[in-house]
Amino acid sequence: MTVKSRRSREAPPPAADGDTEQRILEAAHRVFVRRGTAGARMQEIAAEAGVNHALLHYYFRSKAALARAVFQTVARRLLPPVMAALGSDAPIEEKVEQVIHLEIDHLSQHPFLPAYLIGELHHDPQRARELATAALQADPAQVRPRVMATLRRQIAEAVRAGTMRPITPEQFTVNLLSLCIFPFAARPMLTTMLGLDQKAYERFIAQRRAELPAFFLRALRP
Amino acid sequence: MTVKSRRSREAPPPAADGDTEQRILEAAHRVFVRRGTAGARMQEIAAEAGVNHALLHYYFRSKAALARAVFQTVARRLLPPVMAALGSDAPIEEKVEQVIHLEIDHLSQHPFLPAYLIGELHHDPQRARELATAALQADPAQVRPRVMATLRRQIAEAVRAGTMRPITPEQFTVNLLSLCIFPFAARPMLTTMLGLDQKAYERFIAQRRAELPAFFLRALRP
DNA sequence: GTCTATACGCAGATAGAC
DNA sequence: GTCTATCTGCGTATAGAC
Repeated sequence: MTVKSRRSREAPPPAADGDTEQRILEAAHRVFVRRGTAGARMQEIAAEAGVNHALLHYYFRSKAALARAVFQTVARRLLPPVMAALGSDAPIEEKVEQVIHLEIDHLSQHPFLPAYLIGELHHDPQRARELATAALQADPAQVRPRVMATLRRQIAEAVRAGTMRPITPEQFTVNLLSLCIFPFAARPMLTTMLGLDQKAYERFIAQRRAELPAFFLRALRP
Repeated sequence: MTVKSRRSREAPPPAADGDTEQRILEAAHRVFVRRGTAGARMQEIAAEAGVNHALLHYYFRSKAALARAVFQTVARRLLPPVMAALGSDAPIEEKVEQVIHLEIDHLSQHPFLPAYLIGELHHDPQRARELATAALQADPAQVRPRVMATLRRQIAEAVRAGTMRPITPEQFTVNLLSLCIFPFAARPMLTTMLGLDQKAYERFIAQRRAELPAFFLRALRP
């Protein structure tokens, strides 16, 4: 955290209705995700948090700092679990199902995070660096190589055993994440193109959760 | 087009260096795609077009109108070709390869469009309606059902022939588009997570273009 | 810590000369 | 058609009272 909360240096708050700083952060989360950093307004965040907008600057120095805090929170919640699941020592066939269910369940609860992340990363290259520190929070540049090495080894073993075609761990990972994340990131586009209403979209995702593991594993077969 | 250019009602332009309206539109395209509608500045567009920023309001009424024009252009360039390819009468195995190559080649030349589209659609629900009119420009609500019906029929035939597993045309389409588009939309995220520089990313995409058709077709096998 | 009031700059938009 | 000059409102940020 580059932006240190001032409250943490002071006496405990009047203990009204939940930590004010936390309320601001949660409201900021909702507004930034909804509008994007450029489209968000500090006033809207203040209103959503039920506090005066001057307080946003008291707890966080600026809009940019608040946006950074929100982005980091989102990145930290989204990436490490996937990296952990991808890098686990479970058999690769099981891992595929685990990752798919983990991702789809997680994104079903936070359906707007992928589009928010993609938009932020696209419009502000600086965010990529912040993403790296969030994703690799354990030890900065060792998580990723370890995960890739594990996948590479598991794939090589399966290939030797004749149960899988050769594929690089990078293509493997991107294929898996594409199939899980894109339907959420591009939801408005897909529902328009396919003519799905909300209920139909939810059924579509449920069906996907059930079918995707077998679909993906078939694609890996020799 | 809701916003009619004023130039079209007047005498031909002084014929300087390419139609001014066109120069503005192209500059706007670059800036809106780069910054997003909310983050874009009319001044930056004017500078990029090499014209006075008052001219933007002369040719297009407002920033919102200009943003709409750009979005429509992008949507029209991106969606109809895919829908056409998906709905063609080519055998479905060939069609898979055609769509993949069409998409990856197209997106290689316009790598930032998916992230732009996803961001716009996410932050402004109104865009979904404009997308519909762009995607289904031929005859408003008949393209999509025809495409889906064609796919459904072809899949059913292949299933009867024993060369394919059952899959809904919706899941089929989303799987295909996910694998093609997501690597471009989430490029900054993926390059960070996988540790790819620009050259490595380009090799990654080239490899993908070659391997994806077989990968996808294997997933469809019984 | 939280409020009110206000400063300040910026961006969208228009008026009007050329 | 294209420019300069200007208006206006909004959004971030701060000052200062409580």
